[in-house]
Amino acid sequence: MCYFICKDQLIPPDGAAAVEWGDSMSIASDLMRGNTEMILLAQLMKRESYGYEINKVIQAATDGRLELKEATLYGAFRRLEAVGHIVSYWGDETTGARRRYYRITPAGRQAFAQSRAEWEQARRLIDRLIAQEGEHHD
Amino acid sequence: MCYFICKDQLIPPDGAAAVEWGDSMSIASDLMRGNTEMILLAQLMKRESYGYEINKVIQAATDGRLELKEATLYGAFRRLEAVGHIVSYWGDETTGARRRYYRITPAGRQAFAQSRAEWEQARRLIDRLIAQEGEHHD
DNA sequence: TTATATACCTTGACAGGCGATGTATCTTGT
DNA sequence: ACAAGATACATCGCCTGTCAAGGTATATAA
Repeated sequence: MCYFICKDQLIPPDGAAAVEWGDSMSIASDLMRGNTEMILLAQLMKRESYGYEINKVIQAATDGRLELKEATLYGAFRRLEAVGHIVSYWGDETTGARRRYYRITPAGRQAFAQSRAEWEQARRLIDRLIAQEGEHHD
Repeated sequence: MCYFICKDQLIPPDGAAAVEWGDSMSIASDLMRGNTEMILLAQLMKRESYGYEINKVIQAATDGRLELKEATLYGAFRRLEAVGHIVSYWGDETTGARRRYYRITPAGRQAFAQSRAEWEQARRLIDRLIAQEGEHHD
C-alpha cells in the first residue's frame, strides 16, 4: 500500500495561464451547492428574518456577487423547515406584501455548527489538493 | 438532505462499532460538487497520470477523507476531454491492466487557473457569510 | 481456488439549483 | 390615471453532477 513518488514532471512550454478577474464575476452555482442551507442558517443565527430580506442581506454582504435565486431560496427554506431546523410564521404586516418569517431552532443551531465544521474540513482538503509546488498553506 | 460518503461498512464479528466518526469523517458530496474537475486538473498540472492512480493520490493526500467514486471520476474525465481541457491515450503496459493516461492541455491549464480563482472567490464569500459576531477572518 | 488489488466503463436514479411564470401589494414618476 | 418598478411569496419542469450498483479484464498472493 505504497504510493510512488515519481517526481519527473514534464511541463510543456505552454506557459502559465493568466486570468483577468472582473469585479462583476459571479459564482458558479455548483460551488454553492450544499452551502445554501448553511448560509441561510447563518443569517438566522443572527436574527429572525424573511426570505426576501435575507437574500438582500446576502447580496449586500457579497457586493452583489452572490444572489440566491428565488426557487433556490424558498426550496431551501422548505427543506430546512421539513427537518425542523427552522420554523416559520406569517408576519403581521398591515401594509405592503405579506412576509413569512423564519426562526432557527435549537436543532438548527446544532446543524449549523455541524455544517460549518464540515465546510471547514472540505475547504482545507480542497485547498490542499489544489495547492501547487512551493505553496504552503497550513 | 445531505448524506455522508461512507466506505463499505464491514460488520465486525463481535458487533463492535466499525466506523469512527469524528476525525475520519468523510465529506458530503454536495460540498465537492463543482470542485471535482478542478481537483483533477490540479493533479494533472503536476504530471500526466491515469484515473486509478489519481484517485489514490487524492485519497492519500486527504488521509482517506476524500474518495472520488469511479462513476464521478470517469464522468469528470469525459467532460474535461470533451471540452479540450485534457487529452487521453492508452498506456503501453505489457503487463497488468491497461491504463488510460491523461494530459492537461494549455486550455486546461488556463481553465484550472480560472477555476482556482473562482474557488478562492467562493471560499471567501462563504466564509464571510457564515462568520459569526466577533470573528475576524480577512 | 479464492480473494484481493489493479484498472477501466456504464446505466439509472436522485437531489439541488435555476429559468420561467404566476400572484398580490405598495410606491414612484409622468 | 397609468405604467413601471420594488416588495414578497410560490411552484413547475428541466439540467447537471454525483452515486450505487453492476460489469469487464489481468495479475498476484493465500
